[in-house]
Amino acid sequence: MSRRRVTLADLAEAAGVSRTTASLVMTGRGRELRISHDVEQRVLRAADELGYRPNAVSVGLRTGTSRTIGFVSDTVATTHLAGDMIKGALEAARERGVMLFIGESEGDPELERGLLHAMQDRQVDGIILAAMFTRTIEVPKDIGPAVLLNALPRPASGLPSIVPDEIGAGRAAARVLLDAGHHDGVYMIGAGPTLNDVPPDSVAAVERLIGIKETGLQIAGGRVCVDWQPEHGLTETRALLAEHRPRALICLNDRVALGAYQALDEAGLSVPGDVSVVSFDDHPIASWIRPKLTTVALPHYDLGRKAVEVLFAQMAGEVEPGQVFRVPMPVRPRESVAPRAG
Amino acid sequence: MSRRRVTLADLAEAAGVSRTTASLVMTGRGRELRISHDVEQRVLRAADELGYRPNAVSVGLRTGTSRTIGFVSDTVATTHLAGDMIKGALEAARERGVMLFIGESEGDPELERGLLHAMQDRQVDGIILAAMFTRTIEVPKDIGPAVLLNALPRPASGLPSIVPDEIGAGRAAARVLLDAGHHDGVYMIGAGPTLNDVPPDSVAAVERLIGIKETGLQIAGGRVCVDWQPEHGLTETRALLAEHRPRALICLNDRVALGAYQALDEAGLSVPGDVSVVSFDDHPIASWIRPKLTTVALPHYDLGRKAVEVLFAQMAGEVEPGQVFRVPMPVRPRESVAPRAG
DNA sequence: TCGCATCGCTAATCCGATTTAGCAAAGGGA
DNA sequence: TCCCTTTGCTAAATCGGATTAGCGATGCGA
Repeated sequence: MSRRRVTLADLAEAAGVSRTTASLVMTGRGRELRISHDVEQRVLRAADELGYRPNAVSVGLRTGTSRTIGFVSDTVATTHLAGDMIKGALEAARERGVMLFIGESEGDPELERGLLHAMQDRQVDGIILAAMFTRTIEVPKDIGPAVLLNALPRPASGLPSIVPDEIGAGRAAARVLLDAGHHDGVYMIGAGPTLNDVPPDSVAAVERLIGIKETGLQIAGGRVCVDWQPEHGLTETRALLAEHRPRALICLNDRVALGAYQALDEAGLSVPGDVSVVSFDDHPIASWIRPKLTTVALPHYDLGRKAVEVLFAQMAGEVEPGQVFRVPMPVRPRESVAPRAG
Repeated sequence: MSRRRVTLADLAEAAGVSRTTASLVMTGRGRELRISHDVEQRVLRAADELGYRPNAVSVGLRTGTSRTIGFVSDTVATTHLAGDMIKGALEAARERGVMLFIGESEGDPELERGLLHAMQDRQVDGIILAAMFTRTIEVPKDIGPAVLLNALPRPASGLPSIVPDEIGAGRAAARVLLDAGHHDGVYMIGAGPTLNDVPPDSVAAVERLIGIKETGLQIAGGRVCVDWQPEHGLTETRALLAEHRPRALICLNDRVALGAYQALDEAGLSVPGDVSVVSFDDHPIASWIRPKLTTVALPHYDLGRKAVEVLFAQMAGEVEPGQVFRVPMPVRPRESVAPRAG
């Protein structure tokens, strides 16, 4: 069925030259090493006719490079939140003729070590270490060229990081409300009102809060959720409504916002007529629920793409040790915010 | 910083044996080729001390195998629907000590060819060709060992396929309603009521309909959606409610069901009090919306896992040409179905 | 005509493993 | 004592390219 692959030796024979010459021509070093135009054309034509493609494994063995990078995550690879992250990385990689290995450590250091080894054994040119939600991670020793995606090194490791600009996102969310005239009656669901009221390890919660406070927006109160799931959004919003009558809600993500919608609906409050809602992430449901949710998007695609770009820049020595790249989080204005009445 | 990798030559020298002997011991063929127990232990100990790990690239060149498989999809890799598919494949691969390349063709045959070449150049042991939604695909020539995931070959190519058991799913959905006493007043949203009323190329729609009809459940009517998105579910359900008063709805997927929920809510109808709803996919939103949606799950994780298993079985010659593996779709009973009143 | 530089190409080595063929020493039988 | 096995290990070839060093032929100046 499928014949043996065409090797450099086959090509050389077909073109009537040595393997050296064939290799020189195919790697574009023909000119440099004085191969005549005539011979060069002969080799090129033969390569075309035979459909010659160099064996990447062999090239890898000889050159020590593999045009392959590894994408290792705790569990991001399979989370819908992050499909786009992989897509961004994939496209940036393809533009450079590079393939992507993926692996999931599931937060298990032992598994992570195994994955990194498996990748290093295959001579990957670099590694992207990704986290599902923005947090600090311990960087394994001897990892080689690598970047941290959606994560910061603990302790400082010299590796560059790519993270969403959560502080900017906090500012943007607050401004959406301020611009609509909401200067009071603003409550938070998921974290806040102070910097201490956050789920453990959540960089996003802290930085979003910082950004919000930077605008001077007064937060009337808030409810922490241990986990940012719809059910917690529902119960915490219920609890909030039992005591207060908010005019606007900042939800720490769209799933929490979905729960908040349900609680507001139960209470007979309409969005955005009675209560405006802004959120974070731009999860697909944000545009599925009614009214459509105004939210500050996590730039998954851009994060993935940036990770590959920084990885290559780093290998080219163009990145300062420990440099942190913050990717902007754009507002998606939709239907859940209305001007403050009265 | 990071010292040069330990090679077989280093190991051999440290153990005071030849490279041949070291290799023999490390590949477990020491006994077979009469290496003494004493020498074997010496090599093993040295390997442990030096932290020797064979260079996979070199092994690949010599043996022609790479312990790597490729996962090429049209766009599945980055769709939340399919994160679990990759996860299943990833875990099954890891159990076999195999790494996964991923790539997306975005439905572009040219891109697909490029990806397949890039993978073949890297000597992948096999390839999984995946589709985002179940459909028939044209199989590239000379693809080598491969399986089709969530897709059927067109024309017959001899490659094995792994697909969800959509017919069984249709039966299961219908039985859920029948068991609750719904023998009439059942309408469909997304496709139906006849086998001709389906979105183009949708294998899932046709097979789900077949399964439903097999149970003898009478379908009173249906509305086709060009695309199974919430907005279409909303508008088509609105249109249905303008003319009929359903007692139960079969939605062709959960996103459509979300739209149906919204339309029912608008019309002042409660789920499941007035109208029972069953659906397909078990998208995360199914358990986020209230009442929680009873749905027949797409077994993404199992599909991914099965693909790897079948790929290896095929390479071992244990699969018949063109064999189709149907993965069961389990019902997730939740809160959206109530017994038929009256 | 001789010597040297340039031109155009190739032989040989290397990357790091696996694998085949075979060698030297020890053991056993006649 | 001699020959034949068996034991225990290793030299060398191989995978498919990239790369270094260098060889023969030609051209040029003196």
